[in-house]
Amino acid sequence: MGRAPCCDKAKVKRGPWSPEEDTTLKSYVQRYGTGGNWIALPHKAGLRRCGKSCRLRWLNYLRPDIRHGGFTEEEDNIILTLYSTIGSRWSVIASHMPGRTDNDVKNYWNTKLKKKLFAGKTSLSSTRATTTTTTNCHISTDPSMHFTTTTSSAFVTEANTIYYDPTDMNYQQNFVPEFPGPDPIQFPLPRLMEFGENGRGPVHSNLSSRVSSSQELLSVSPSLSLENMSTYASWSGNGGGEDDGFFYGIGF
DNA sequence: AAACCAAACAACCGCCCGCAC
DNA sequence: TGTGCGGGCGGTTGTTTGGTT
Repeated sequence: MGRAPCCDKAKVKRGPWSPEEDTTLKSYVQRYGTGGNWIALPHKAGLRRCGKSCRLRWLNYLRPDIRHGGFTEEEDNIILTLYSTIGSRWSVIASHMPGRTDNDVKNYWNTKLKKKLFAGKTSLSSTRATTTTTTNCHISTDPSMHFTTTTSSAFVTEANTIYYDPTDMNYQQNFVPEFPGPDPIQFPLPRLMEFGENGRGPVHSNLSSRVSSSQELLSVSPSLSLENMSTYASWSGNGGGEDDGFFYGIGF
């Protein structure tokens, strides 16, 4: 079935935004706000653009507090840490970095950070998706398992199982996992899809800039540092192994 | 100087979800 | 309760830019 498109593609302008359009949109939003209706906004503002396009342009480029480029090492670490815990939820990751947009973070990851991560890799494990293997320690986002301690949302049970709230930055600050052993940290990519039969499946090397993150199987080490992330672990599972939440196994 | 290639960035596509009716 | 609409999001593609040959 599918749903009707949000706008008539034949009647709206597409492609790069002109400075005039930027000015129009920016001045309109700053003067009148979005009115909670992006679909109607371009018409009111006198723009021949799709409402979604206007929203994207404003959020990713025209907002006054936007920062572009120049990611700091601290931001690198934030991205890496969050990516390793919650996956490609760019909006969540971006929300932890003022002035950054999900699109920016996503692009930065796809073009730079990912390569940085893989640079110097010695044992990139890039295989077809497999189910998660048993480990001694689990990190779960399953809300039913959620606990909060006084210092962090992460905790360790008697069975060496860590549960945490991925949205809790205290976790990020207070729980700095250091795993002495070589056992892999494993976390399935959310909504990881089956692939490989269409000729566009994962390859073992030569990650091109167009390799989809959803197709890629990543190896990272438990220590979550940039240098060490590249050593162990892999995306695994099909996104539905444990439940809809993510399932992270960290070996002690 | 031109051609080619890869990286970086901007923008679009389509799906999902929440909400109003 | 069902349906449609709009917002939000992640994935993908198109375009531009810079470097190399």
